[in-house]
Amino acid sequence: MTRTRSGNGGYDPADYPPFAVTVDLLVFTIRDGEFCLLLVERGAEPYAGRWALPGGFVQVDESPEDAARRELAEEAGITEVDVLEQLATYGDPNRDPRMRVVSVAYLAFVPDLPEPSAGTDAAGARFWPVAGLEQGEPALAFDHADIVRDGIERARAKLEYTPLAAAFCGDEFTIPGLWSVYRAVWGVDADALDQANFQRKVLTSGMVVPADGSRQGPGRGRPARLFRRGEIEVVHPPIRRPAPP
Amino acid sequence: MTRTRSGNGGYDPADYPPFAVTVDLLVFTIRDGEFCLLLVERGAEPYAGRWALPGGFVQVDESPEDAARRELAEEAGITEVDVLEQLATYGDPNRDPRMRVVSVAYLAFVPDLPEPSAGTDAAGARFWPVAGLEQGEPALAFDHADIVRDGIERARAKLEYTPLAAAFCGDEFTIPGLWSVYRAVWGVDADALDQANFQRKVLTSGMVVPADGSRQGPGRGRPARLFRRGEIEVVHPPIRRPAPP
DNA sequence: GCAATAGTGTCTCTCAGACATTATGGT
DNA sequence: ACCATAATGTCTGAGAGACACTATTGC
Repeated sequence: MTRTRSGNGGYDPADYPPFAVTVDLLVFTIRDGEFCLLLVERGAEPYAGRWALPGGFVQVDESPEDAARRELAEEAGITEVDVLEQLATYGDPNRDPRMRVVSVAYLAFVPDLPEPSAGTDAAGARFWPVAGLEQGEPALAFDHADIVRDGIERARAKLEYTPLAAAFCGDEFTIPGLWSVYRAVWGVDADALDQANFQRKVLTSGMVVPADGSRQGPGRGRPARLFRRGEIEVVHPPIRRPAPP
Repeated sequence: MTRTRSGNGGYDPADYPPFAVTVDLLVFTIRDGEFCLLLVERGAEPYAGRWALPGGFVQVDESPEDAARRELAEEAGITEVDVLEQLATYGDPNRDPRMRVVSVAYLAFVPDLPEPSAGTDAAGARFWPVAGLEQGEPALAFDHADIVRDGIERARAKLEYTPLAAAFCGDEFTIPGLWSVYRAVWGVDADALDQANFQRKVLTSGMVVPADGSRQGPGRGRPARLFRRGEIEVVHPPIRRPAPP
């Protein structure tokens, strides 16, 4: 029988084979009304030329979450992030052909950025539409397609019962703007998510608070009022997600 | 700037400091109407004599989930488990005073067992009521109190929108039995969770299907009908959890 | 019969969904 | 004026919560 930590308290070197521990980042944003994910192009084997999640090794003196924040800054130039949440850990023995790697995946949600990855050390970095990723475009390295699938589902689910959508907007935003975030993330059109009911739901849930009477600059129709994030952490009852057609 | 995997594809040894990777198990059950968690007593330093989550090292040739199943068998004698779900990963640099350990926590839900840990190699293993653990009784080793807190909340939340409760019952069960599971996990009394409404909700949700007309053996009152788990994976709309008083 | 537990009926209130209507800007 | 978009109002049906009631067992 294998010796275990709890069983004998011993630390036989054979018991703790060394692993590399990495973090993988799922940086989501909304660009031009599309739900997008940041990917980097791999330069070296294996999977050279394939797209992959940004990420890197956890250092000895930092927690996985600290490593995620560091990589977010290094690889995407993102130093401020509202939401950074652990997704799950992926540790299949063969997920990296070279060595034994266990990777902790994190979700980050950022507003639309002017430059996709200004000041990063990952030259070939860009946002890809989630709709395409769900169709396998582009193909991803390692087991990143699995991680991405899980991350997309988590993001969609959290939109139902948390004020997460506001993280995709700036500091101030309109309710129609928030509405378009929901439609983009869930991949539904305006018919499936009624604008009037959405407005009422958002206003009564405490998810938003008015931002000092101001309104959004000129568009083609009536200017929308501006709001900020409310204090609530859960939306209760949740905003129901329409079934995808 | 730190070299990263994605940035250059290089594998400088300085980039991947070796970590030990372990799994921690949160094995929940219902005993005598109480929501309980399996703990083992530590025999060695650090934290000798303290109670801790069962767990152990991930071996080179197995995934963390495989390791969780193996430890479940070795430390608790549990070879069949309906639900084994990853909770989260804990990797603070100082969570273990001896070495750098990253631990993946798993949740398991088992029916009440005749022997708490028959045929295990962890002699001092027993189930502890969750109600006490929430009051800090007993004190736990490492950061296990944090892990336990997260696990309890996850279990309570999953009861709302999944058929998880059935995993605490045997193959066949009664609706009043399921009702008592909900009350035990949520820590609410019969007043807070109406039995009549619960019955209706469970029957109409598809969570259970009748088990061939049979009824439970003689109790003090009217015998209850027996049911099995339904096919559904999500309960929709969810069973609402009463606010704890 | 009575106690105890299982199960049904019914009412009300909240809320999501559908959709009509009004408000306010640009051109 | 007209169009486009924002916001409100109104009706309806599903369903949760409260609670009265009936059913089936053991004693």
